[in-house]
Amino acid sequence: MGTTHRTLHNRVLAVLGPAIAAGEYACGHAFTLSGLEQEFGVSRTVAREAVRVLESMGLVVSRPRTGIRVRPQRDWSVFDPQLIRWRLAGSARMDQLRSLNELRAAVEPGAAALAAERGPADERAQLVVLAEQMTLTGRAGKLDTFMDLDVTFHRRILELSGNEMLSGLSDVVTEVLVGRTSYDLMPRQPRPEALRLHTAVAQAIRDGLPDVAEAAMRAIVTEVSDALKGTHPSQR
Amino acid sequence: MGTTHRTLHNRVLAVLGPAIAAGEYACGHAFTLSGLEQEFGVSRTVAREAVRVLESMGLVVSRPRTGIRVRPQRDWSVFDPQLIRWRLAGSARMDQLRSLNELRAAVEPGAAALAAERGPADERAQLVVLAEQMTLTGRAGKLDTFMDLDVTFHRRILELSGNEMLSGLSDVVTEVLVGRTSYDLMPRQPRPEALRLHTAVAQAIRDGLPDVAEAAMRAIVTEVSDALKGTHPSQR
DNA sequence: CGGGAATGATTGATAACACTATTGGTGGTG
DNA sequence: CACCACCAATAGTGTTATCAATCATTCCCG
Repeated sequence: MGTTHRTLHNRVLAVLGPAIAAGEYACGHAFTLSGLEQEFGVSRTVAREAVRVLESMGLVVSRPRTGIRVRPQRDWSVFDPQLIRWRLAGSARMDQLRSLNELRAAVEPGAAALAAERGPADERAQLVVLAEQMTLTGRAGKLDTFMDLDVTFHRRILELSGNEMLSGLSDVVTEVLVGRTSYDLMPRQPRPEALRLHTAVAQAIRDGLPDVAEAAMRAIVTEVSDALKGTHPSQR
Repeated sequence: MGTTHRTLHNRVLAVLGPAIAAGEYACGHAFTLSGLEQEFGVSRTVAREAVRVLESMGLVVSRPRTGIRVRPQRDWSVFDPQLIRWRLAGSARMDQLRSLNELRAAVEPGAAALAAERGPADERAQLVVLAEQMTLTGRAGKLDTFMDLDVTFHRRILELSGNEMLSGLSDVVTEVLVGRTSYDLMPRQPRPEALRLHTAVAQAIRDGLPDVAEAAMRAIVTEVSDALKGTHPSQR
C-alpha cells in the first residue's frame, strides 16, 4: 500500500510531488533539470524520469529553453491516485477531503442503483450481513471496527456496480471514510438513523430495487454532507 | 488538443499505451527494455521514460530481473485522461464509452445539485439561455450545433459545481457525448422530453433549487441509459 | 529431498556528449 | 518609430557506455 517500490526517482517524486501539489510553487514557476539534479543530488536521468511522471499527471510541462513549468491546477489529473495521496498528505488535506467527499456523495447513489441492478445475487446478499454487523458494532460503540465495516460496505457496493470506473473510486471512498474519523468529523457513536439507512440500502440492493437503493444511499450521503455544511473551500 | 508535444518517448507511448490498453498483451506479459529499444529503435533512456509513465498509470510494473510486466486491469488508473483516450481510440472503445456513460449518469445529478447550491448567480442564469438555444437548434434539427451546445451545457454544470474533481470530469462527459453521436446512439432529432428536461435543469439551477435540479438531471441520464439498455459489457 | 548459496539476466543509476528547439535580443529596414 | 529577420545563448532531448543493485533460477550440499 506504500508508494511504488523504493527507487531513486520515486524518492524525488515523493518530495517534489507533494510540494507542487501543496501549491508551494506558484503556477508559472520554472524548474530546471540541473537545478533538480543539484537539489536532490541525483543524476540527470533520474531527475528526468521524475519530471516525466509529473508531466504525465499534468502537474508540469517541460519544454526546451523554458524549463519545467508548473501548470495551473485546472490541468492537473485530479483523479490520479498518487496526486490524491500527495494532497491528502499535505496542507491541502482538508480541501481534498471535502472534494472527495462531495464526489463520493454524487457517485454513490448511482453506484447503489447499478449494484442492485446487476450485482451477483450472492454478493448482494452479503451486504445485508455486513449491514447487520455494522449495526451491532455501532451500537456497541466499537468505532474502529465499525469504520472498517463501513469502508468495506461502501467498497463492496462500488465494486458490485460492475463499472470499472466506479469501482476505481473505492480507494477514494476509503480515504474519505478513514480521513473523516481521523479528523473527528464523525459522531462519537454512529447515529441510529444512519445504521437504519445502511440496512435499507443493503436490503434494497439484495432485493434488486435500484430506485430504493439509490434513494436510501442518497439519504446517507446527504446526512453526511449536512454534517460538514458551512465549510466550503475557498475558491482560490 | 493532440497529446503532449512531439517528443520521442511520447511517440513510443502513443504505440505502446494503446496496445496495452486494448489488451493486446495479456495480464502477466513481460517486456524487456532492450526489447523495446530494438522494437522502436530508440535509446535506453527514451524507452525507460516511456515505461516510467506507463508505470505511473498502473499499466505495468518494472522490476529487476523480471522485466516490465503488464498489471491486471483492476490496478489501472482508469481515470487517467491519457488512458481514457487510448481506450477510446482502440477496440475497447465501446466498453469504455459505456463505462464513461454510466459514470456520468451517476455523477451529473449530484453535480447539478451542487451547481444550484453554490454556482455564481450570473453563470447559473446563463444556463437557461443555453437551454433555450438547445431547444431551438434541436427543433430545427441542426444536430451538429445541438451537440456542441449539449456539451457546453453539461460541462458548465460540472464546472459550476465548484468541485475540482467533478469539473475534472468535464472532458469525460465531452467524450461521451461526442462519441455517442458518432456511434449513432442518438435519435435523429432530440426528443422533446429531453429538451424540456434540460430547460427544467437550467431553471432549477438558476433558481437555486438543488433537489429539483438533481431530479431533473436524473431524469435526463436515466432516459439515456434506458436507450442504451441491454448492452452490458462482458465481465472482465 | 529440502534449503540455501552461487549465478547471470535485467533493471537501476551515473556520466559525458551531441543535437535541437525555443526564445529573446539585435540590428537592419520600411 | 515600429516591425521583421536573423543570430546566439540556453535549456531540454536523445545517444552511448559503463557499472551497481536486485532477484528468479539453478544447482549443490547436507
